[in-house]
Parts: sequence; structure tokens; C-alpha cells
Amino acid sequence: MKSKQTSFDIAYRAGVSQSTVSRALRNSPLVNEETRRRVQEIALELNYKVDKNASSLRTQQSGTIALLLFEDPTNDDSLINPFFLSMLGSITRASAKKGYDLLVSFQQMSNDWHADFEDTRKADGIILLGYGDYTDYEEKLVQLIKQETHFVRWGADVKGLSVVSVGCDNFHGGYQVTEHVINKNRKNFAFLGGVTTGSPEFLDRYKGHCQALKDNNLAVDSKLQIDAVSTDESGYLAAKQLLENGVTFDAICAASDLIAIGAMRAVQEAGYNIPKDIAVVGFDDIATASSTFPAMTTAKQDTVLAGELLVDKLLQLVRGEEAQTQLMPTTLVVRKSCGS
Amino acid sequence: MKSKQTSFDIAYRAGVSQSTVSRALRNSPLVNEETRRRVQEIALELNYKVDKNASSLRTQQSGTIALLLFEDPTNDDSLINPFFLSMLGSITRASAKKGYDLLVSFQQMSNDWHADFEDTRKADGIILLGYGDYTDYEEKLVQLIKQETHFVRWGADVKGLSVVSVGCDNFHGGYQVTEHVINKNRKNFAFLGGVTTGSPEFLDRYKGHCQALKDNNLAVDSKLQIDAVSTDESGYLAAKQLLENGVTFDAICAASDLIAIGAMRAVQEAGYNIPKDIAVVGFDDIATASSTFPAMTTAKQDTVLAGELLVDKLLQLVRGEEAQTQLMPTTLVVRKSCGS
DNA sequence: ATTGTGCATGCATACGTATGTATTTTTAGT
DNA sequence: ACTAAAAATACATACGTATGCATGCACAAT
Repeated sequence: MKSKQTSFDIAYRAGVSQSTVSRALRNSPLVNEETRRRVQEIALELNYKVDKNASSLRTQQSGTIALLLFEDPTNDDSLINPFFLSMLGSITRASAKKGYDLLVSFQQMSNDWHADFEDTRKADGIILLGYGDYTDYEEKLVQLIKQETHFVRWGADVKGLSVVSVGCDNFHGGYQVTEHVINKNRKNFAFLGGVTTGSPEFLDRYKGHCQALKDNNLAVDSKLQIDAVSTDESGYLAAKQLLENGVTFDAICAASDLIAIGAMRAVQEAGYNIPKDIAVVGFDDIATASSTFPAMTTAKQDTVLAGELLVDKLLQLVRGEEAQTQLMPTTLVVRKSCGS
Repeated sequence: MKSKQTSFDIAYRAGVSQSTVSRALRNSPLVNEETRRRVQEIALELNYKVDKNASSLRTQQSGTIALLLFEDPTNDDSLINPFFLSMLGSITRASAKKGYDLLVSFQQMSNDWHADFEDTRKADGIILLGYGDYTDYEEKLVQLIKQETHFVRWGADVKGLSVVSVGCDNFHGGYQVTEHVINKNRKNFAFLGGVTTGSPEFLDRYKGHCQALKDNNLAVDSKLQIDAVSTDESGYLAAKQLLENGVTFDAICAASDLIAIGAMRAVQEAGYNIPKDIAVVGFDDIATASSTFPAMTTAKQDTVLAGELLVDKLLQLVRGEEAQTQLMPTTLVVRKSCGS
């Protein structure tokens, strides 16, 4: 029953040559209409499928996109940031829509990821996704460019490198949520996550946050700025530290929903009411954000659109076309965590 | 700079033949220690990478696993069930650990998924994952078996077919959570999800639920059994319908966390307190479950272990070894939604 | 010296497809 | 009916690797 069918088998059954079979199946105009029909019929009947390895070897195209997902190595080894998980889902969908398969790979920033997939011809192009330690990130991007690898990345634009990025306007998003909370008459703002260190994304959100405060003549109190990475545990600890500082505040802006979720837990455990005593906003709009209590107000990043843009732009590059870096707007999603 | 390196280039530089290069890189014992070192050095220097297409073509092995993720077509096209997303993450990790790449593909149950990946030689084996409409599912499994495709699946054992499955003991899980709530002195139980229709998984959970009630001399009230699919929206609607039925109840067992989340929302909107008035339990222990208010008590499915088991068993099959269906226990995760 | 043994390497080929070029068949034009 | 052009097909080869087999070489045993 098995014993793999090849195009020669089809050719034999159809009484034509292997080349004609190949052409017929690829709908080449060089083959007669009637022959094409017959060949395709037989191929279907014998359940013949083109061997992608052979095909890729011959054409030097794999019909596959590789997704490299970087993770903060400090994270628990078994969890994935839900925001990226959501991105993964939308990228999978977007590439399927384009007829490309998706190869998913997890990477530590420290690895030799700059090479493998396109070099081994397993993928036509690469999508880079992740936060994490950016220390020698740029250096690796430079290497990718030097290798003429086709790739796009999620995140803030990289100054000075001709890299195609798709990202959200984190600055504006940070501004947006902060302004929203300001309009709820809060005066004393805490910010959790990536104030001094961390990813450019977090930093931009923080800058937007500060700008909104400035524009409204509110102070940025350094005692209320706590670093945190994007886990609820980290948010929990950061908020706890905040509470122990003894400085009063009536609003928390978190650099991500996960941080906000952890912060909400800490705040509620300390006996405060959200949003009455303390307003909380997040960033991302992960699925969980709508199920917290109270439901979280946040800046939504449109992952579906992001996935499509990433895939589209990557395929443009693969085809040798130009592609532009694009900044997507965030959307303010108002729920309950800042009052009504 | 580019213009792809081949093993012939390495061979030329090293002053040996292409076959020796191939052997050296694969650590064949046929090649001299010193030669191997030199070849590997040069390969590294020139940044040479084996062409996986050529290699796969020659060896008939791809070093790749395909993950087919089925989705309920009724679902919003842009979302993935968080439980499966979590499985996806753990499977990615598990296959990376084994040195395999992972090809991810979304499928509608109705498609011709039974064929493609292994037939096209893109993958050595397939993992099947998903709920959804099981109508002609078995028929397709039979076809996979007939094609001698290597595959394993997530879910309840399939009676009568020699299929390797990895799944949770849904019956016991359903029993477990129900028993827990019974011990909280609740008497009138509602059950949401897959009572009459739906996946075998949901059905098993329901049966376990009923068994626990029976064993404790509690009644199963058909007016309190509502169908729901695994979305929070569906859970919300089901709970709403429940509340409108006018039958009193003091506990809700949901067939999944998502359903439970939706139900909690409906219950709280109706002015009831959880857990004082109504206890709620879920199933799965998705990430969100710990962030609901109150935090949800649920039956945890160990996705990390599941991913590893699936990958391990699949690779056993690929190697031509035997592999056994395995049922994993669920763990009761006690949080706040059933009282203390 | 001669033969044998084992180790290291090279040669040749196959994996299955896609495609440039050569060849055959068909059609049209005179 | 004969030739030119067009259409359809066949032939041959290359993609880059892995591996069975043959070859070469050094060293030991006779």
C-alpha cells in the first residue's frame, strides 16, 4: 500500500514522461489541456504528493517561514508569554493564508539563532519575535543583514539599520493609557516595568507615560518607578515593593498586562480597592485582561493585524521587493480597572 | 558574500573529497580524527550549513514534526483556545529538546488534513491536537493508519483503533472537582458544557461529574445541565440561561476554564457572590484561571508533561518502536472560587 | 620480499523534482 | 503536397547530500 509514489509512477500510468507530469501538476502552459487533466486525475487517484524536499532542492524555495521566538531566559522554562503566544497564533494563520508552512522555534537570545533556518534552506525567510535581553541583539541583526537573510522583526524600529520592523506605537500607547487615567482625576502615578532597563518597547511605553504626566503638569516620582519583567510574579513583587515604600499613589501604570495582573493581586491583598483606591492599567490586551476583577483597562496591540503585516512584508522581501517598517496604533480598551 | 557554500567547497578547501566532508561532519568513525577536526574547522569558518532539503531527500528523514491543530470552526477565526496554545508551547519545547523542528498548521476538521505533511516528506510524523467536530474524525484516523503515517494524538483513547493517544483522565478529573465541591457542602449542581453533544473529553468530564454526585447521593437535575462550547462567551450565555431557568443551585461545574470564566461573569452580573452563593469550578487550569476573581479552582491538565509524552511517543513510532496510549492524571488546583 | 589486515579516503550513484534544450507531432500557409 | 511555424512532448541534467563499494596505503606477520 505504501512504498512512495513518484512522478515517474504517474508518468508511467499516464503514458507520458516525468517532465510532462511535473509540468502538468504545476499547471505549466506548455502541456496540453487534455493531458493535464489525465495526469492530475491519476495523481489524485494514486494519492500522489510532490516530495517537498526534492522540490525545494530543485527550486531552492521551501514554501516555509520560520518563526524564531525569543524568550527571556529568566522566565520559567515551561511558560510562554501570552502576548507572544497570541502573536504566534496570528502569524500561523497569516502564513497559512499565504500558502506557507510555519516552522516554529524557541530560542534563547544567547544562541546562534542568527544563522540556522534560512542557511539550511528549511525556510525562505524568518520572523523574529520576542522581548528579552537585547545586549548583543543588534550585532546579530547586522550579521543577518550581512548574510542577506530575509527577515522581519516585531518591535520598535531599529535606528540606523535597514531592518524591516512591525511594531506598535508604544510611546503613544503609554501616553494614551496614562492620559485616560489622568482624566479619572488621579494625581500620583506609579509605573511598573522597564524603567531603567529592559526592552525598548517597555522603555517607550514609559516615556509616553512620562510625557503624558508632564503635559498635564503631574510629577514623575522616582520612588514610584519600579522595574519589572513581563510576568505576573514580577508585577506582584514590584507592587509589593511599591506598597512598602510608604509613598502614596492612586494609580498604577504597568508596562504589560501580566505585570498589571500581578500588581492587582498585590494591591488587593493589601486591602485596597481597585479602582476606588488605586486605578490600574495594563498594556497588550491579552485574553486574560478581560477576565480579571475588575476587568482591566489596557492598550490593545492588534495581534491579528500584526501577524498579517509581518508575513506580508516578509514575503515581499523574499520576492525581492521592497518593504517598509510599519508602526501600528494601539487602541485604548476601557474596562473597569480605572473606574467609570 | 553569499552564493551558498556546498560540501564541495569545504572539500576543496580541506583538500579532501566531498564524501569525506559529509562523513566528517556527521562524525562518522570512518574518518580520521585529525581530518575531521580540520574539516569541521573550515566548515565553521566558512559558515557552512548542511542543506536540509538535500539531506532529507537523501536520507528520507526530515528531522521535523508536524503539529496539526484543529479548531472548532464555530470559533472566532482569530483566536486560539488558550489550552491548546499552551499545549503548542510545550510541544514546541519538547520537540526542540529532541532536536526536531516543529511545523505548525491550523486545520479545519473538514479539510484533507489526513494526508499532507508526511506524504510530502516535510515531516517524519504528526501530532494531532484539537477538539472540534468529531463527526468524520475516526474515518480519517483509519485513513492515516492505512497510509502507515506516523502519528499520535491528544485526547481520549479511541476504542477499537490501534492509535496512540495521550490524554487526561477526564472522567476522574470531573469526579475530582465535583467531589471537592461536594465537600464544601453544596447540594445543587449545575453542569455547563458538552452534556449531550461535543467532544468525548467533555462527555467524560460530565460522566465523572455525575458519578461523583451519585456516589454522594446527590441528584442530577436535567434542568441544570446546559450545553456549551469552550469559549467564555458560550459559558456566559449558558450560565445566563441557567439563571433564567429559575431553578436554584449553589454550584457550577464547567467543562472547561473558559466556560467557567464566562459563567462567573454572568453569575456576578446577576448579583451573586462567588463562592458564597455559588461555587464554580473549571477544568484545564489555563493561565487565566489564577487571575480570575475569585481565583478559580480547577482540574489541572499538565501540558508540559503532555507535550513531552506526545513527542516522545511519536518519535518512538518514527523509529519503528512500539508506543502505548497513556492516560495522565489531573491535579486538583484549589483556589478561591469554591470557598475555603 | 610477499601477502594479509585494517584504516582512511575517493569514486560513483541515487534520492525526486524542475527545467533548458532537443525532438517529435500537429497545424497552417502556400 | 511541401515547408514553416507552433505546439506538445521527451530527453538530459542539476539541485546537494549520504553512502556502498573500490582503492590506496601503512604496517605487521609470514
